[in-house]
Amino acid sequence: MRVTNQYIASIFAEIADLLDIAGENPFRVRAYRNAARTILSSSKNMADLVEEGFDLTTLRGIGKELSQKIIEIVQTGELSFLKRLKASSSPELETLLRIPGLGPRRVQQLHKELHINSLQDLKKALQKGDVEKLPGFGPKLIESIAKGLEEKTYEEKRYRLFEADPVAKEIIKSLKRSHRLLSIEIAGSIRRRRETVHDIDIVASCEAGSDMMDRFTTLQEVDKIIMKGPTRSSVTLKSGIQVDLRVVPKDAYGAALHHFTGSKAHNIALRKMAVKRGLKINEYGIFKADKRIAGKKEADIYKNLGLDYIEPEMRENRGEILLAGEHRLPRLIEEGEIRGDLHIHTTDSDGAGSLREMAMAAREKGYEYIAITDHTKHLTIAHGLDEKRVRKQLEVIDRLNEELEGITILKSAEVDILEDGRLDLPDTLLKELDLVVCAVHYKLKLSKKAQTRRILKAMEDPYFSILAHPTGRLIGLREPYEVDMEAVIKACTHRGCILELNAQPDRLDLTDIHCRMAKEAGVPIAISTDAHSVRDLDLMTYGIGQARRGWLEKSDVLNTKSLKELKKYLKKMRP
DNA sequence: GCCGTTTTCGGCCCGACTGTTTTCAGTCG
Repeated sequence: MRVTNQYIASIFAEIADLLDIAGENPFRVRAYRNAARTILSSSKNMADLVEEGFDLTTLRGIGKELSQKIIEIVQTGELSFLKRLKASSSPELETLLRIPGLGPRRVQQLHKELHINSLQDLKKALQKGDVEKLPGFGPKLIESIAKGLEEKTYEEKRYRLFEADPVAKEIIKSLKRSHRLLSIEIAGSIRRRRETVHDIDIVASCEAGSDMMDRFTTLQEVDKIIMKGPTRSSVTLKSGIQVDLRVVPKDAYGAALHHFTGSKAHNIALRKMAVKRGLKINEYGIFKADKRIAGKKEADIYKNLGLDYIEPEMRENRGEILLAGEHRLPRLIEEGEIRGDLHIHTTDSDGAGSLREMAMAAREKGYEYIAITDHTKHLTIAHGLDEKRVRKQLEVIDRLNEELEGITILKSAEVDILEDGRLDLPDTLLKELDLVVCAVHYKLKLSKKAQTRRILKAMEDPYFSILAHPTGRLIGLREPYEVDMEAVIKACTHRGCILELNAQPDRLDLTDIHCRMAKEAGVPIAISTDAHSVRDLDLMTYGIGQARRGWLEKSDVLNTKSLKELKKYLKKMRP
């Protein structure tokens, strides 16, 4: 069993928590957290690197000690250091860290003074009134802890981008009515277009005497105020999501926007870089010996460090800073560069719009082409098409193509990949399609080996063009099915297949890291909405966000090609 | 525990807000 990067990172994160509670050197703790982050955001698999004998100490934040530990985890599946650590402390203490108001110092205090080892212990101690006897635990803090326990805030909730994004936009709309407002923008992970976010960050600048903070904390959707200050406030909404608002003077707006866009790892890396050059960055600007040299515009932060401007989606400290210094940043794809949509359903299977309606809507969006990809017969629940119905649909498409100006309908289907790796339609029919989109829709729980073999087998079909939603996940609802993505990408390069980035915001597979892996391997990506209605065509924006997070450029994406180029490309794929 | 174009030792990003305090530690982002 090969260990994943996530697994290794989770071990290091756990060690960091335990050392933190034990009162260890905070920088040692930080070293484990940094390493966990590095591993999690690496596009390379640690297990592979170990096998290849790669020198892990060349990775940022990983030295001799942690390199050894990674090797041990890869080779044995566990880490003796963590075992020892767990044996000498109480592993459940980590959970206490997630209660608001409790950090390592206070958890340590609870443990030492009251022998509290778990949430249960804490609950009992609270009821008995033991906790309030501890120095530093006043009534407000006790209340916060009790509430945290009751509301289970220790189970961190993340919201999917498409849930948080519209809420954020609504709040901005309300706050724009504030007096003396100069600028306001969404920052944080929404601006970086992360697939899930844990809060909404907003940055604004106002002239003196603005009523914005009061307006913010009294918004109708606000459930409770976590804190309120002149420049910074936090609230939770009735829906449970937390919103932070930061208000700064206009000369600091760019710096504040940058600071609150993050990511934390990106900001830390930049600040370290600044320190080396005798500069200092904070949310008010970039400073040389206490003198502000910039801060009004976000781009000035980068400029003063000798860096090119880095798009928010790239700010994860995954190598973008280095490239910005060498003026080699990719020029990220933009929504306007998309020329068509290659995954669209109609009323013939489980879509809500007719063929004609979908085509007209796509033309309205300025597209040159769409591919109609209704389900095939195995997917009975979606009224999948058998050969006869596919042939009938092809005739309709021919007629529509003759009739409609300004849009071309490509013939396709979302063909089921059967359990044994065969496709759900015969080659004699697939041959007549312009492209063939293939996907796994059942038997999602096969072993990684079997699932990978199934997909690779399907790719051997000479008419296989695009692998749709390559991991089958539904964010927060269904885990991705197990598949060896590296093997799939490798197979794509050999067989000339394309991977789909599914723009449905609850799917968004590929992940950002998968996108980078594909890009590095030279595998083209199709960004497709998998539209089941006319409105779904607008989901493209989420796919673009994910693609940009994966560093994709126009040239990496299949459906930025003109119809002519696309047809030529598809023809070349065929035997 | 990591890291180095001043360094192999001695640093390690930075500031707001809260609560419990008489000047600040802890938490959070």
